[in-house]
Amino acid sequence: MRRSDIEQVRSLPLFREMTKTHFSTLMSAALLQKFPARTVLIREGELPDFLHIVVEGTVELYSRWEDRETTIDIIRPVTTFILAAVIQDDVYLKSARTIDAARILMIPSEAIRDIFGRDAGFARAIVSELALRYRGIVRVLKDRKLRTSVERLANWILAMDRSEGGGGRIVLAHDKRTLSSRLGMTPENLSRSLAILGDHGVEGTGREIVIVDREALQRCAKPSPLIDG
Amino acid sequence: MRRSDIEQVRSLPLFREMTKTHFSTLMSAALLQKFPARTVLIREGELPDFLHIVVEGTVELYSRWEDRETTIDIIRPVTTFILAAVIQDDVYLKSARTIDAARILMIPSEAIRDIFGRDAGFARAIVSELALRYRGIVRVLKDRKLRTSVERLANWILAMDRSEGGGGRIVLAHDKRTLSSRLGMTPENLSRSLAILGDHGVEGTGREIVIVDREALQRCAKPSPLIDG
DNA sequence: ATTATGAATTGACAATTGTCAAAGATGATC
DNA sequence: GATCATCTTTGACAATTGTCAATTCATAAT
Repeated sequence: MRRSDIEQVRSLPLFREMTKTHFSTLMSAALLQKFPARTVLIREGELPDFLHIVVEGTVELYSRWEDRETTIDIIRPVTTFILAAVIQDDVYLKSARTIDAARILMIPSEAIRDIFGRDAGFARAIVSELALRYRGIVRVLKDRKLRTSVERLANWILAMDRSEGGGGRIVLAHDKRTLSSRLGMTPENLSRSLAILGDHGVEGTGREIVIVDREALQRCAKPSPLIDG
Repeated sequence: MRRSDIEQVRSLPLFREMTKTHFSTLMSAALLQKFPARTVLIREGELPDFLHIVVEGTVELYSRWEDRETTIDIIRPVTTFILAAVIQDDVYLKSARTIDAARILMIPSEAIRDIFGRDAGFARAIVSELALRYRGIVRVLKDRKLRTSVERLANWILAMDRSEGGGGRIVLAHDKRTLSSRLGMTPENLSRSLAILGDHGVEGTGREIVIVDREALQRCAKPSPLIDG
């Protein structure tokens, strides 16, 4: 594991507040693994062995029911995932798979739960993280229940642009199919929604989406800090 | 405040593990208030002053965007709500209002955050609670993204019945309108969905729903522990 | 450059869900 | 028990979203 990776993990809110010693304990118990694209890392319904952290690459969290499948989230470095299952020591509610080749840091659940009991800073950080995640999902649920698919896409573009620095140009890190599933629509309808946004200041070619008229897009998206952060 | 109320609050997972002293401190800082039906307790976007606990009555958590409104959750005694906002000391993402007359215990956010830093048992309990809530909302999101409205209703009936003891008879504690919003559909479609479930072992009159053929309903609902708990 | 593979788009259509208006049922009040 | 207000149901219709099939496009391998 590279020193810079360790530093990045250490700088995560989740690990920033804990003692050096405890952090080292976690890191020495951890495994860093490379996985090829499209590899299933976690299967919903199984019990958690590790807390996972995407160090490099992209990971999709998804779920199935009967013959349907939906993307819950798409995770980029450096981020932890499935913390709640580890804390609760209960089955995963989501599956996870790599989208492209990825390096994943895996910290044994037991070690997490152990240090959690002994490091107050870490405990606080876990609380913050869980609260933040909880609120994140509330936002997603509101987005889904209160907006049409075109509105969801419009707001996603604005949010994505903002998180990329607001340059007005987004490059997808993955399939449009995956994006459509994350946004809760079919690939066909994503296509059509993008076409509709052509009348509202959005241009797209391939994996690139450009905001050519932000005002117009905002009029259409009507973003809200209580949904879009 | 009645002694039995205090005992009920104390017996909540959130407060069970803390020291007697800290619990007393919280309780003496707390207010117990009665509210009439349809009273707004919390407005999304405002900063949290109190952790709320429904001691009696029913509370609806809901959210608005533009001219639309949706029910996020319906809360019965004895349950806390909006914990995540209190912990994060950040704006509410949901509003709350009473459905019928309710007694609400309100503990100052500051007191919660203070004791959280000094009582390890309480801190652990908060983590558990947050993780549990997080997972709860993941389930709701999966339900919404993976199922049609009839399927959501069918599974809601099964889940509700189970939480009421499995007697096969449910009495709604509120409007059908509120239920429809919680399930993510219009009142009209709830009516039609219930009518459809007539062919799948469900009978309803007024606020009463009876499962007359559980097998049939289960065939239609296809409940999953990873969504319905 | 050519082909082959999978992704994305488009069109036609179907299913689901929402809207509006009216009628019917329910429950509280006098 | 009659009346009023509200909730629920029903029907007709519209909008949204999904499905299937065909075509186009992009990309990577030969």
